Amino acid sequence: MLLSGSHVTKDTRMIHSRRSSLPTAHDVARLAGVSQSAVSRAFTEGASISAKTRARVAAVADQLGYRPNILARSLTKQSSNVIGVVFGHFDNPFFTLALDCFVDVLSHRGLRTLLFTAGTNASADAQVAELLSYRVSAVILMAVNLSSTLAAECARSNIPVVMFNRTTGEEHAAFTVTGDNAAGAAAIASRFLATGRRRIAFMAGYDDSSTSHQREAAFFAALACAGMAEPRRVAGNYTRIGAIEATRGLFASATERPDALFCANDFMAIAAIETMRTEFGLVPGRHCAVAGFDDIPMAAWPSFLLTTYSQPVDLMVARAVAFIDGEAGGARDVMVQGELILRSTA
Amino acid sequence: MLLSGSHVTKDTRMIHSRRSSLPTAHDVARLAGVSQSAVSRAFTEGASISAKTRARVAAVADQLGYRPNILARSLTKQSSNVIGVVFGHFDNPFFTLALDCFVDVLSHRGLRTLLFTAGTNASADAQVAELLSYRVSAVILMAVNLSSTLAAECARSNIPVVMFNRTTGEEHAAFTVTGDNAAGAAAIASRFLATGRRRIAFMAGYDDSSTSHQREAAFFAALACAGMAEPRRVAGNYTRIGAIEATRGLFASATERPDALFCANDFMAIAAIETMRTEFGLVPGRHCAVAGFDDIPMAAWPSFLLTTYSQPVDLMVARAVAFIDGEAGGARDVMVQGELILRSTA
DNA sequence: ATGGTTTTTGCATACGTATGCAAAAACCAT
DNA sequence: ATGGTTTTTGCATACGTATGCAAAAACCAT
Repeated sequence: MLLSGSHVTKDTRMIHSRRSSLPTAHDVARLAGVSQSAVSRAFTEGASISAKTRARVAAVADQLGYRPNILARSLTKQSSNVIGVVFGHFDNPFFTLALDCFVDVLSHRGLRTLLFTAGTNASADAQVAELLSYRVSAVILMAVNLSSTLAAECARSNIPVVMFNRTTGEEHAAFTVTGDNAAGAAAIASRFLATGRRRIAFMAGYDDSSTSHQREAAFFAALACAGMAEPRRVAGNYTRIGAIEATRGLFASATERPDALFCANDFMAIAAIETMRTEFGLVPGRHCAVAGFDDIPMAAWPSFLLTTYSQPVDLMVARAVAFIDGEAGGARDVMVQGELILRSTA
Repeated sequence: MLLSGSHVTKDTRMIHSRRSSLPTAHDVARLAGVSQSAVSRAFTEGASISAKTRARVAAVADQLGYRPNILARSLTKQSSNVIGVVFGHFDNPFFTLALDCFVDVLSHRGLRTLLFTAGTNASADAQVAELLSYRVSAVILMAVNLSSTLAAECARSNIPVVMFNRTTGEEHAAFTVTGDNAAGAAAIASRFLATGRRRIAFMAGYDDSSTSHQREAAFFAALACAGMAEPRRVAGNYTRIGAIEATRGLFASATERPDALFCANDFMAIAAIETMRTEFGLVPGRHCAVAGFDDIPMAAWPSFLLTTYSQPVDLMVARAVAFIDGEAGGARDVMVQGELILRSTA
C-alpha cells in the first residue's frame, strides 16, 4: 500500500480543488471549520474578525499554500490594483530608468505594472484600449501620444491617464509630468553664447514629440533674443542611427561647420559626439560644443562627459504617481525643475 | 429644459451601469435585445452565434464603448493570459533589450506582461509568490534566482517557470534558456592565447549568478588546458561601479599588470575599458586585450569596439516563449549558440 | 407541407472573492 | 444572573463573464 504512488499523489491533490490548481477560500474554510467569509476577512486589512479565527485561518492557508485570487478580488472590489504602462523607448536609458523607478514606487504602494509597448512614434490608442479591458486603475504613457477620443474614454471610466515626459495639445485630456524644457533649452543657449559659440545647430527628436518641440522653440527663442540668426536644424528622431546621420549632415561640408550643437536628448548627443570624433576627427567641447537633455547616467561616463540639462527621474516619477493617488491637489500639469550640468563638451 | 445640464449628464451616464464605470455585457445585451450569453459569444472566437446577431452586438458594443472585462473572463476561463516577468537589471542593456523583445513577442500571442522587479542579486521568491495570486499563466525570471520550494509550488499549480540567462542547481525545477557560456569563454581564452597574451585576468559577476560561474569555469579550464597558470580573478558583481573598482584593483600596481581581461559581461567590460583609458592611460586592445559577453548594441559603438561573444536575444526570447507555449518538444533546458565577435579590443 | 437535421439562442450556473445584513456570540457593568 | 452593548459570524448575494444543456429556430431534402 505504501508503494501506491498514484494514490498518494491523488490524495495530496485532493486537498486543493479538483483540477490541481491553487486552493480557494472555500478549501481553506472547510479545513479550518469556518465560513468562506471568515477566510476573506482574515485576508482583509481591518475586517471584522477575531484574532483567534484570523490565526486559525492563517495557519490553514499557510498549510495549503492559499493566496487570495486577485482576479476575483478585483472583480468584486471594482478596482484592480494594476497600473497600465505604455512604453516606447527601450533604447534610451532615460526611459528604462524611469520604468524601473515606476515599477519600484508602484510596488511599494501595492500596485502592479502591466507593461505594453508602442511603436516608437505611434499613438498608444490600441494599447490603451486593451488596457481598458483589463480594468486598470490608471494608465501611464511614457513618451507616447494618445488620441483625444481615447483620453475621453478613459476619463469617462474614471481611469486617470498620466503622460510622462510628453504633453498634449488638448486641454485637460490627461495629467502631464515634464521636465523644464524651456528653462533647459534657454540655459544651454546661454551657455553656448557665453562661451563664444556663433555657428549654432539644433538636432530635433521626432515630429510628434512635444519635448522636442518645446526644447526647439525655447532654444530658438533664446538665440533670437540674443540677436543670433536662426540656427541650423537637423532631425535625429530620437534614434541613434538618426542622430548619426544627422551629425554627418551637419559636418559633411568642411566649410560652415557648426561650432555648437544642442541635441534634444542625451541619447542622440552621445551618438553625435561619437560621430564627430570618429568620422570627422573633431574634439567635442573644443571644435564643437555639444549639449544634450536628460542627464542620463551615461552622460557622466568618462567617454562622453556630456554637458546637459537634467530631468530628475525620481522626482518626475513621484509626481506621476501622486496624480494616480489623487494627491496632486488639483494640479493637472506638473513641471519638474532640472539644472544645467556642465561637463566637458560645452 | 435644454439648459438642464445635469439632467443630460445623468442620462448619458445611465447608458452604462450606475457607477459611471465601463458598460457590461448586460448593458449591451439589453440594448441589442439579446441575452448576455449572446454578447459573450459575439466576442468569443468560433462561438456558436449567427453572423447577424454578432453584427448587431458588435454595433451596440461599439456604440457603448463596451469591451469584455478580462478579469471576469479570466475567472471563468481559469487562465489569465498574463505572464509574470521578474526583472532585475535595468542598467544592463542586454536585459532591457530582452524585456522589450519579450513584451513584443508575447503581445503578438495575445499575452500580457505583468512586470515585477527584484533586487539585483536577490531571489525572486517574494515576487513569484505575489505572481501566484495574480494567477499568471507563466513566469519568466530574467537573471534572478528562485528557491526550489517556490519553484515546486509553481509546478504544483501548473505554472511554467522559465529562467532566462540563468540556470539552477535543482533538477527540473524550471525551464532554462541560456547562451553558450562554456563555448564563449573557451573562444575568448583561445583568442587571448592566439594573440600572445600571457598575463590573463578574469572579472566575475556576482556570486549567485550561474552565468558568471559557468563562464569562469570554462575560461579557467581552457587556460589550464593550454598549460597556463590560473588567471587573476576580480569580481565586478555585474555593476558598473563594481567593474570600475575591480579594474582599478587589477592595474593599481604598475608591475604585473594583466595584458588580457575577460569580463563576464559587456556592461562590465565597457566600464573596464573606460577605466583603463582614463585612469591608467592604457589603450584597450594594445596594452591590454579586453573581451566581454553578450554583444549588446553598445559593444559596437565606436567608443568601445568591444570584442565579445554574442548571446542572440531574439532567439533566446523565442525559445523562452516556446516553453510557455508548450512547444519545446519536451526539452527543459535550451542553450542558444552565439559567436565570437572580433572588434578592436582583443 | 413534412419530418429530420443543423444551427442558434437563452437559461442557469460556475469561476473565487467581498460585503451588507441579521443572527449569534462575547463581553460588560450592575 | 441580568439586560444591554459590542464584537464576531455566516448567509446570501454581487461582481462580469463563459459555457453545458435543453429548447427554439432555421434550414433542407423530399
